[in-house]
Amino acid sequence: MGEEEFLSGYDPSAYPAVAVTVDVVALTIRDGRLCVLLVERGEQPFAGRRALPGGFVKEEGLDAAALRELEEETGVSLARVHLEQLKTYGNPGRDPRMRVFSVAYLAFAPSLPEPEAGTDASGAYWVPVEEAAGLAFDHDVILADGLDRARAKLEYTPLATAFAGDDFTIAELRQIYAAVWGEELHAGNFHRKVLSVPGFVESTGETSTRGGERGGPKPKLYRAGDARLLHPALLRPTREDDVR
Amino acid sequence: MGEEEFLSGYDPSAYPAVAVTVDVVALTIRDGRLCVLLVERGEQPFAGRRALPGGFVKEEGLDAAALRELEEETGVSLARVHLEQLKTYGNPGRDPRMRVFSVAYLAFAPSLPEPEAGTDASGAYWVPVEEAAGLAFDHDVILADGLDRARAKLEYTPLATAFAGDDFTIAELRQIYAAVWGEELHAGNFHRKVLSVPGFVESTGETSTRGGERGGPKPKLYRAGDARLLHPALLRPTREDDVR
DNA sequence: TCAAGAATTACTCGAACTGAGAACAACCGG
DNA sequence: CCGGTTGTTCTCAGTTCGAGTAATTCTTGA
Repeated sequence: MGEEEFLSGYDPSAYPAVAVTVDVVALTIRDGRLCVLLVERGEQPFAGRRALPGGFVKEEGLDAAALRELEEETGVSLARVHLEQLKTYGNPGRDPRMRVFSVAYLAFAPSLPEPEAGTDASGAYWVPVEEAAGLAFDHDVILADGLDRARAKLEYTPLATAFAGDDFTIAELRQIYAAVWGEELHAGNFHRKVLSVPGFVESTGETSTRGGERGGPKPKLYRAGDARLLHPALLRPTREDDVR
Repeated sequence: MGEEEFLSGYDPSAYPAVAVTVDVVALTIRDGRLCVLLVERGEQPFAGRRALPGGFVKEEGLDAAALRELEEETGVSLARVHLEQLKTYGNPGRDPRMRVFSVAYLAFAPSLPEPEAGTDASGAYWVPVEEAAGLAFDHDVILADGLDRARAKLEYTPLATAFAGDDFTIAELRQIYAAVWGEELHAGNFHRKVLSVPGFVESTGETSTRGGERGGPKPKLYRAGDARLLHPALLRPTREDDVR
């Protein structure tokens, strides 16, 4: 609260102008690699540098603004995209022109076609996250925070299914985890765990027509279940270092 | 990104005025109950209603603004307070006067004295969370989101130590968990788990002078360890319902 | 066409962890 | 002194976990 200051005769011009934008960390899996959607900036500052897609919040809610920006940049209607608020960045000086508060969003989508240049982006494309450094503004930090969040959420939510299509195999799901976490997983144990978590996936009863890519039997197909939290969670192999 | 719109001759008066505030969900434990800090609004709108403490973001970072507001409301210098960003709320119409984006923060503090009325609050006091309903603006939603976050974070972070003093007993820690989660915990199992998680607590070697409140031996004292994540986590008793 | 390699799926096994309960000693109040 | 409460440590059975093995099916390349 504390909007009392505005209450008794707030004069907009008495305060320095501020702006609110949304920036989106949009993630997908392409060719087994975790990729983020970037745009090329056409103007100063940071002209020619890559940045996260985003833009000004209009007369709409924050979620709606993020979804709109994402659709404008990708040129795709994103019916099944998962979108959640990440964090807000508002350090003075993060934009050299004026005080800009940026509400960052995190988006997960199944593999999408190479995006068209949208209305307000000179170009947009998917970049493997390891190659996404040197972004404009403080977008390196925002991307890092988004990756942290995404990796953590895979553990205790069925978020990985948002990266998959309507139907998927357990192996495809495992490859999503491997791509996001950057490490291989034990196939047998993964299989057992996924099927043992109630509501994570449910069988479609069908079998994939395409056999394994390089051999192996035709796997069974599953679709996302109705769970919103995974009990028990799928824990990453323990990493001693990020504990302290 | 997407601040391109402002780049080429941004005129502040061409856009409707927007404001950015911080609101703080400050939690503490008083007499074994989880309490939130509220202020009484003195002016319209929502005059006389209770609200979360907060205020306008000045020429400072968001974290600094939240800390400043909290200190102004409580009149206490909060050296050991834990403060983290919660979420940003920006629905049009959430403030009837103008477009206000509120960056909500979550704060955890050891039991504090009853706060003094601060500079911009007509009155501030701790209220048990079950009795904190009917707040101004959308603060009921913000409080609910903050409680969800706090309850979840107790599971996998050593956050509970932020509610305790410098030295504490295992039983005091257990009562913190019980107050936040709203359910009793098995004393023996809790004891075993806390001591088995590396870096959660470390022994001071000393023993509490005060014996148990209503009997029992003098418990040993501990202080917070250096872990930032709990491995393994302290899971709540499973609740079937919030899984789906 | 056939052998080699790879992938899905289902097991096994010991280690680790969990929840529930019991045991015991220390301490309070009356 | 005595009953009740609390901190702390154990026990025990059920569950989960990581790692490995094995059967089966399919692709690839000789």
